Amino acid sequence: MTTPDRALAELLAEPVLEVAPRLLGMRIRTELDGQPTEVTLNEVEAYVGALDPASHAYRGRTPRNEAMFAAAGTLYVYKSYGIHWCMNIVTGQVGVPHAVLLRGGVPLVGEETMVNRRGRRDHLADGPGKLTQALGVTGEHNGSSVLDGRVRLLPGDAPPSGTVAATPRIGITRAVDLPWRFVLRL
DNA sequence: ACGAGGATGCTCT
DNA sequence: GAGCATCCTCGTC
Repeated sequence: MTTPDRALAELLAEPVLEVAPRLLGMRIRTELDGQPTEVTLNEVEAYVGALDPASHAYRGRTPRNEAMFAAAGTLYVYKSYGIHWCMNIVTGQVGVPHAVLLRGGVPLVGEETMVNRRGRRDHLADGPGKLTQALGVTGEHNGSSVLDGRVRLLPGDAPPSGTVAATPRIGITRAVDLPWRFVLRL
């Protein structure tokens, strides 16, 4: 445990549609099995709880989405298609299940570890399942905090103006037109 | 570069 | 039992 970043904690408590684009350019760092790995986030999606038909929490609380109702900064990790782990950062207020799905990153530290975890040398973290696998994140980390855990969100430089694009979200079947995916194009 | 199709098993109805 | 916040391989262009 280290000292939580107060400014970061306050940012994460903001509304999810404001938080999501501001995560771009920040880093996710893990230290698991003695192997540090880190990526710069370049693709995220906002999920707006009860107001969002595409959200896992649209129909209320279930065993799976429990972590989404916890404090801002909590990790919500779920298994997608029975195969891949995907990770979200919970935002906003306790009891309101808003979260940002982390969909892609650029390797920064521990690239060889990522190669080993992924079983290939290319496409290490350019997708939600690939990102979690490269970082070694699993359901074991569901419910932990990115402010003080072994899976940590670190501040980065704010993206230059004009480099953040908002587009429809990927891989969903409901609310397909809402522009709640945010990508960093350099 | 892009798209179709299959693998795979958990979650909720 | 239906539906899925995905990934990989192999085909085409």
